[in-house]
Amino acid sequence: MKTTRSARSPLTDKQFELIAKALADPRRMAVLEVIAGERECACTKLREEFPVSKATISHHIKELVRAGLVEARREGQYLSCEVRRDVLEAYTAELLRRAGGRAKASIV
Amino acid sequence: MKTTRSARSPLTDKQFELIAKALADPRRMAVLEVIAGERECACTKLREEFPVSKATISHHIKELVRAGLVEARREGQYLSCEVRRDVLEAYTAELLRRAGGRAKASIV
DNA sequence: TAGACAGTTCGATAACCATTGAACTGTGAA
DNA sequence: TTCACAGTTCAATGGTTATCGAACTGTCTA
Repeated sequence: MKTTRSARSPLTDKQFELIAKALADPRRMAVLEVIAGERECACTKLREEFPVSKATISHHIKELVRAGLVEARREGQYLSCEVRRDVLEAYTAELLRRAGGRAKASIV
Repeated sequence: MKTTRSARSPLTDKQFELIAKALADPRRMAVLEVIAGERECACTKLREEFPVSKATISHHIKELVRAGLVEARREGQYLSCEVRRDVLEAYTAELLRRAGGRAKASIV
């Protein structure tokens, strides 16, 4: 019997690692939370929320995008950010699969 | 109406942060995976799996315990480690709650 | 006792990374 | 054009942390 293959866990090892690292910084996590709470998110909006330079905000967004957690597209002179909920869910699923406990792949 | 309060998300902000950081290091994540896969886990066993010193293994386990992800107890001269599945699940639940998307606390 | 072994603690080192100001690119309005 | 503004890139800095060897503690056996 072939493994059921979670089916919605298309995360490479590299992406899994990038996501974990992206989530590890408290400020970046906070940025992610703001993005998740807003429909459209501009860097300027984020700068109002946090006492950091725009260079830092830009850096954090870049990392979130690199990890695949956030999708960003230019909207005129603004940047519109959105959380990739599917990726976030794939990460939690993979995390539980890897460290969740006894069940091994062979059991599936 | 009072918030439903997830009920199984007893994670403090500090613990949430500690867990995220604990999961961010690839080696430590790998250690966690081995612990999750074994019934009893000794440091010596872990040293066979990874090309690192015992000091490093000890350090990683300490961080995992500090984050609450692993419970360790001495068993004679050995250390027995076990994954706290409930904590891991609380973390993923909290992560999805914080960054999962549109739903805000007021909706609960 | 003493010796072997499991794990911890410590100090040092090196790598990583969050943060910044300054310079830059790109967009929209006058 | 020119200006203002949104965001990016860059090089430098400082703080955090993974890693190690060595010395230590604790446990079991002889």
